[in-house]
Amino acid sequence: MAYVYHPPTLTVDCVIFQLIDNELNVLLVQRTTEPFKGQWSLPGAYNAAGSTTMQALEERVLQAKVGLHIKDLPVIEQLYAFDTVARDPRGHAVSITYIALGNGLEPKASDSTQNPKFFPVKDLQRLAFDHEDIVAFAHERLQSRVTSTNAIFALLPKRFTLTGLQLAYESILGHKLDKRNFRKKFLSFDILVPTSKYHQDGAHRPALLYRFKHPELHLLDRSFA
Amino acid sequence: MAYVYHPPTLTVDCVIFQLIDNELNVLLVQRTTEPFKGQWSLPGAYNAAGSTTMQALEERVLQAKVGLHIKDLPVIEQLYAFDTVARDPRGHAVSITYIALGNGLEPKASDSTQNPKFFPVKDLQRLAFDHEDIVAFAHERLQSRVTSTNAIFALLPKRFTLTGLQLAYESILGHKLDKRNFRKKFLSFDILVPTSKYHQDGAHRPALLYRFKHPELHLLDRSFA
DNA sequence: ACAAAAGTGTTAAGAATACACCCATGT
DNA sequence: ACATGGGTGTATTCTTAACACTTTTGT
Repeated sequence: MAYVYHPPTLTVDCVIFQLIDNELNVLLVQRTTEPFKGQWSLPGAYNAAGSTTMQALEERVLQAKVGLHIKDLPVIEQLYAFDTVARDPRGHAVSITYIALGNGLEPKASDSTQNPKFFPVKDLQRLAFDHEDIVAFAHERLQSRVTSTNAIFALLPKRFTLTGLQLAYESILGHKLDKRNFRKKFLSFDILVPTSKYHQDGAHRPALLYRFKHPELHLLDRSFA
Repeated sequence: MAYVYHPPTLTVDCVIFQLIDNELNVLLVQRTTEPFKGQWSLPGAYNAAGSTTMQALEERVLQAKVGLHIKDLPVIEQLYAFDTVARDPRGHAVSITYIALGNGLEPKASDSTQNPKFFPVKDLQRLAFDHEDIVAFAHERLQSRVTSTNAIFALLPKRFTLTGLQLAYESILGHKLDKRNFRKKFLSFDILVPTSKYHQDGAHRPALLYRFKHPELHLLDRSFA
């Protein structure tokens, strides 16, 4: 008996988070073909032999599907391999998923013109395939990352207020934080520097803008929130 | 131009940890075929379309390669997808890796008779493929798991001494811990119960044996060590 | 003057760290 | 009696948590 090895299909899907009005959003695209035609899904693509998942992510997902460049996403990391046999009705497809963080992203519909849009993570609609599970998994990973690392920098503009920072945390973690304790603790990490600029926004005292000393991913001294 | 999609090969490899004489060991098998014939590697197998990585792990890796059953491994979790194009000289192969914890395991050489043996993780020899990287990655994950969860239970026998528990942590974390602080803190989690038995081992006071209240994986109240 | 968000400090409880001696056993 | 590892407590420092008023601005 000749046994011929057939691997499953390999795909890459990406959960791209961004804050919009201090609320955590995720980038979705609308499917133009069956299955799940018309429904929203994570941007993704096939991964053919010869390219790494990271290459496929960069070229076939980010550039081709949503018109983004990898350098606009200061944090990208592999999330998990989803491999349930029935997750794609066309046949067994294993998806290697990534989580990416950015801010001020402007996704563009492109060749496969799929209408990319950000949607609030809270009260997310039903998604194609098992993509709701993937977003939920990514959200948990994000919560873990922003409490053990400075990953939040990737979701904020270069300069931001402490209140903006706190709102980012609150939106990701899903609960309120105490203003005085939050500021004291975050400043104690000594990873922010005050700029000399202020953010003025309405009939109240302007807020001092801060920036990250080292806007690259690293662990925090101790875990946060 | 007709584009035909060819996925890379998909494999599953497993990092199985066990303590031997209170030292962290990893299970390796000796390769019987090229490439890397004769060298040691992680137990692994191909994953064909139609089976999940977990099924492939259970049937084609654990049972077929090292004669273990999944129920002997109280903790198993997916680790990472290693996907460098050149990691397998035969061609692009993506490996979805798992980490598993057990104790008192007795791996058996089987059909592919590959001489499975445990080796200390410290000063590990060169391994086939990128398996050294995989073991290093798994070791880090293990360190993170034993500090944030009760996963250490899976590496210990049902009853164990507090010193044994401490030595397990020390071997995994790679540094010494203070005896009094260790005991105070670990007992404060309230996840151990003292048994009425003692472990006698040489010319000194016998040690009280403990067991875990709930030998299933869960988070600790706060992070450890 | 009022409304709105920015900014600020103290106290109390809990957790982490550092550290040294007595206990039970076998030989 | 001695050697060996088991077992225990306290004092100090650091971290966390709870909590309310003053400041600056625009209208």
